[in-house]
Amino acid sequence: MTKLIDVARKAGCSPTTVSRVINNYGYISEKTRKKVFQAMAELHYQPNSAARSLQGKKTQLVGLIFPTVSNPFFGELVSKIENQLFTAGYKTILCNAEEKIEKERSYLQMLTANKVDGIIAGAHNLEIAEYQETGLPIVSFDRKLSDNIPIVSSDNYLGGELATQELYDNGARKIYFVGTATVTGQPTDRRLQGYKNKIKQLGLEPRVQPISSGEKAEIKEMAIQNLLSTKVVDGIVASDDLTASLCLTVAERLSLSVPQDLKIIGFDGSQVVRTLRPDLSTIVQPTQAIAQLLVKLLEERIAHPHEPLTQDTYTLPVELLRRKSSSHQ
Amino acid sequence: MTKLIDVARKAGCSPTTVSRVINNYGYISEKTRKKVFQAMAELHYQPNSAARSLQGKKTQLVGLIFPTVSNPFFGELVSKIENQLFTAGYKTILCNAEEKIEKERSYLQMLTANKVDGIIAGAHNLEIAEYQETGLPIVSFDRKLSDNIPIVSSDNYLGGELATQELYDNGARKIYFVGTATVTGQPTDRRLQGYKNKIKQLGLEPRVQPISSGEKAEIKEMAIQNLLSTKVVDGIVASDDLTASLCLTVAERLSLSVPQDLKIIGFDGSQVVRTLRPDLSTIVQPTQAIAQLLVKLLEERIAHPHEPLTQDTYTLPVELLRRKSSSHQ
DNA sequence: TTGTACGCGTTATCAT
DNA sequence: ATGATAACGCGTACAA
Repeated sequence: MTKLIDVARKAGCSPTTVSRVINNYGYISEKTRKKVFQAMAELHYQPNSAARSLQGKKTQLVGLIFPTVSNPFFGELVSKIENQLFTAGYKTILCNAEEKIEKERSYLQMLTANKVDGIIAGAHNLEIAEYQETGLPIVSFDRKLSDNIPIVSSDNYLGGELATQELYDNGARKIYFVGTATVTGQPTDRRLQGYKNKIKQLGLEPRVQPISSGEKAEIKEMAIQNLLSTKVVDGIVASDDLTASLCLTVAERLSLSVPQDLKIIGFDGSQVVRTLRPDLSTIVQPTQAIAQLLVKLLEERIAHPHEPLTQDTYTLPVELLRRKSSSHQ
Repeated sequence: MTKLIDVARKAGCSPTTVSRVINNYGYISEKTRKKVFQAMAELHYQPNSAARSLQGKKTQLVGLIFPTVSNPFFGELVSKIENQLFTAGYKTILCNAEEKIEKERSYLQMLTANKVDGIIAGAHNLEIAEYQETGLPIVSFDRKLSDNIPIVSSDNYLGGELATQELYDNGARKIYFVGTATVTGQPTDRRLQGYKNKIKQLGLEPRVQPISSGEKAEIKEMAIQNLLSTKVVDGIVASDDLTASLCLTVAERLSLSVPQDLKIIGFDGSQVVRTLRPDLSTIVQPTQAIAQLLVKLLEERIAHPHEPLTQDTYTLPVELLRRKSSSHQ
């Protein structure tokens, strides 16, 4: 591998000068600058990033901790974050934390050891303290990590309200909330809170069918089938599109007509789901805006790691996508 | 950040000894080994990976170059590869190459500069030469990169045949191939070849409706709508599930009954698609097996970079998933 | 079994 | 405007 000193020799100057050219530092004559660039090009010189970061330079590496990119929403979000990071000159280290605490912890250590410049975290299991201990710039998606870590999330509360209102407006009265219903105080719970609040406003009774997100599709389907065959249900606010899709599938199996007998609305609105389930109404999260904001905030934290946060919560607007599954008839 | 010498001081020995303990190298007495581990634990010591790799050590970093994880198939595959890599002690650098040559090239340079231990490539645009120039261990998914780079792929040819046969067996005779139909000689083209061969065997006429994969869903839909409303079609072998799903959507819009009037089969069979389109028949790629094999082969290349390949093409079996969209009635 | 000393490729400091 | 030199943290011949 060609190195700094090779370039220096070729350009007829010292390594220091070459370094100066590369880093745009100090005074260099136009003439030598040209010569150095010339030499670098001819030798296909690539700076050794290990050596650079050993000098305290940034690594241009950012760690992404998310549940899994096999989920279409996270796939889309991660893909957009990666794009933003690339534009900003960063490479992305991907961690699918799954639900495994050990994996998440192990990754956090790796990321610390690898001297990433920062972390974008969207997973949901580790203790807050472990994130703080890293001392790294962190921004979080949909998750309270610590007081000095900014959170970006969609307006989940409003989303829950919108979804419920939509079903109500189209005639549903026995409206269930189906899906992840944790009680951790995390932003995602706010979908459920929005649902509950709206239900109350409407003078209806809240009905929640919790389904743990980690389960296999078959297990989830059974729980839904049980719900739909034993209770009177004419509306379902699902905690996410995948759950909503399972509801659609089960409804069809039970010969329940959607939207006549049962109206369903999901949450997330990724492009893939819109393509694969074009009839599904849903609350759309603005993945592009989320990605942009996460990266922008992280860049700020990296530039000024010790400044106090000007704002610690960023709530982005969601949008109701009306489709057949929630329509009047 | 605590370093080797801090551990050494705490353990009352030299840095060398600590290094030996860490790398399991040379002879160390059990007693000092204990003391060193003790000290490391107390200080929360994390080796500086920049310094290590500067000594020619491995970085335990692997680059993944794929089109985009927002595609459910690649999302699932990348997720599984990342898991395999993690188990093997590697971190994953993710590159969504999209269709952008410049991005792919830029990443390749970054990966080289960052001294990743190897690359798993599943993208489809760069020149072969650029991959060879890196001098890195590489394995490829579904793509011929170079003579000394092993290729892993599903049995796309058989998949194309199976799909066609399935439609035929259930009564279709005007069977179109719809979707990506490149002519690059890459393994993915073999789906089309399998289709063509089977069509010929069956004494039917091949009919291909090419749809470039980069287009937006709306554009693709229009092409499909045009096809279905101007031609007589009773069977569609789609190049992938997303395209198949668009066909289903358009068919419904045109009041064509599936599978009565039109039978459709897709390709890929990711879990997400199975959940969202449970009626869609498809050819399932064995993502878990692909991920395992890719990582295993890469590990071998990393361990023995200069050994000639014992085998350069690995074809994994696909499976036909029969669902309603291709059934007899 | 353990320690000393040098080098990995780059950048920062101090000269010139 | 440019160069010499020390340092970053770790691994490894070589010495003890």
